[in-house]
Formats: sequence, structure tokens, C-alpha cells
Amino acid sequence: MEYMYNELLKTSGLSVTQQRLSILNALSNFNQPATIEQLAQTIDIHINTSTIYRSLRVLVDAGIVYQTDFRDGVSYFEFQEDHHHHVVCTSCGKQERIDVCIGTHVPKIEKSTGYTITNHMLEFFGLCKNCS
Amino acid sequence: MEYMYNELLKTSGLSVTQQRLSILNALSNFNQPATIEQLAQTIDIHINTSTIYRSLRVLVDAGIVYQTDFRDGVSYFEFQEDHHHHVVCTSCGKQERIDVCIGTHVPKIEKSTGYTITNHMLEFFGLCKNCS
DNA sequence: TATATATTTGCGAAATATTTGCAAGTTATT
DNA sequence: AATAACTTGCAAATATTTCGCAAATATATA
Repeated sequence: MEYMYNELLKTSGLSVTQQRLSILNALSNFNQPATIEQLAQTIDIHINTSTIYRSLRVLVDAGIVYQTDFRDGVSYFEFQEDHHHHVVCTSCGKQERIDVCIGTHVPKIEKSTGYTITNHMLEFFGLCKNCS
Repeated sequence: MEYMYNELLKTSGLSVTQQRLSILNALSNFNQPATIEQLAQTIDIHINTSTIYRSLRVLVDAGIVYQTDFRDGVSYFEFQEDHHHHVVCTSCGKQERIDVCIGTHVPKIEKSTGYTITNHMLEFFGLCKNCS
């Protein structure tokens, strides 16, 4: 497991540090997007908050971690490989997973813009059954 | 023009206030997502910043305004009806428009989740040609 | 049209997430 | 083994966004 993350970092050209390994390990304990605060509570060693922020940015930019936003003022993070999207109720905040895939658009966009796309962000907002 | 926004608010069941009309009017001067700060500079009357935040939230929740996030710490706003998505370079920050439509997925998601979807957020991230 | 009710605004202050600079510590390279 | 490159911890700063409350404005009712 640890070894896996080790390879993951190296393959992306990133330095392998204990902090990054621990962050990845903590991420694997969530099956939904986690906030920085939630991650900090789960990480097995003490890591300074700034470091968590900096590490996550690097991991997101490398396409290893998925970052998203539910319009509640905090960033959420999830493993890229099993990331998924949500509908969020703008009234009560309730979230529900959906299995909409947007990945098929990526090659087309890369071709038309010349960008190398490492990740994306997709969330739907509206009113849930109760709040409607 | 003013009258149009008037109707727009009423149709959504929102109160018509001078502040909201001015915000909508300011929004129409941008053809790309604008920050709160950019909007404040463009609005023709003085509106307190808190009010801009509150008004935009209401307008977004009503599906009139599109809100998005480029991972730079600020929220961006655009008219919902002519909103579009982007690729953002995670190195230099450069943005480019794309014309990917996600609207077709909405009815399917509404059916499967029971939510009434008013808007969504979609942005792609990666490296631009220069930064690759 | 006048009155009552509901909603919105302004103001200042507070909360809170996130970023920065720099020295020390770690990791990668030669 | 030594040098260079990168990452981390710490504390403080930055900046966006939210909150409470009284006054103002908008909508609904009579």
C-alpha cells in the first residue's frame, strides 16, 4: 500500500515524503470528498496545516487527487481514480452521488485547446425532494 | 433592459430591488465570469459588499446566475443563460473557453435523484501549451 | 390607496479558510 | 559522500465570506 503510493508519486515526478504518503493514506480512508480539516484528523502523523494545503495542491496539479467545491466555503479532496460527482441541495446542503462521466470529452478538449488536462470539476446544484 | 431583469426576478419569485437590478446589469457587461470585486467596480450605484454576496447567492440558487470556481480562492459569476466552461492552466492560470455542453445530462440526473437541478459547475484543469 | 407583513439592505465586526516568507530539515542528484 | 533541489514547520498575514441587528424597502392585504 505504502509502496503503491511511493510509485504513484515517483511516476508523477514528485518527491516521496512521509507527509505525502500519509496524506494519500488518509485520503484512502474516505469514500467521499474530504475537507482539509477531516484529513488532518485522520492523518497518522502530525503534519502542519500549511503542508497539507501545499501537498494537496501538488497532488491535484499532478492529477492524483480530485479537488471539488460544494459552494460551502471549503475545498474537498478525493482520490482521482475513484472520484465521482454529486448533486447538492442549495437549501439543506444534502448531497447525493451520481454516476455521470465527463471523461469522454477530455480528448476532444485537449485537441481543440492544446492543453494537457489533468483533472476537472463537476457538480450539480438544485433542490432535493424535501426542499422542493 | 431594466424591465427584462424585472420580469426575470418576478418570474423566479424574487423581490425586485434596485440592488439586484444593478447587479444583473453589471453582470451583463462581462462576457466572462466576474469576481465580486470586479462586479463591485462596475455597479452603477453603491452597494454594500455583504449585499452583493447575498444577492448573488439568491440569484445563483434561483438559477439565474452561474457560479464557478477556478481554484484561485475567489468565486466567479456569469449569467446562467450564456454561461460557458473553461480549461484553466494550473501553472500560469491562463483560461480558455470551451464549448462542451453538459445540459443533456440534467433530465437523467433529475429523474434518478429526485432533485430539481437549477445549475451546475464544470471546469477543466491542466497545463497549457507553453507550460507543458 | 393606506396599512401590515415580509423581505432586503447597510454597517461594522467577526469568523475562517487559505497563503506566504524564511530557516531548517529531507529528498534527489552527481 | 557531497551538493543541489525541494519540502516542511512555524507564526503571522491576507482576504474572502458570513453574521447580527436596526433601518429601509418591497410585497401583500384590506
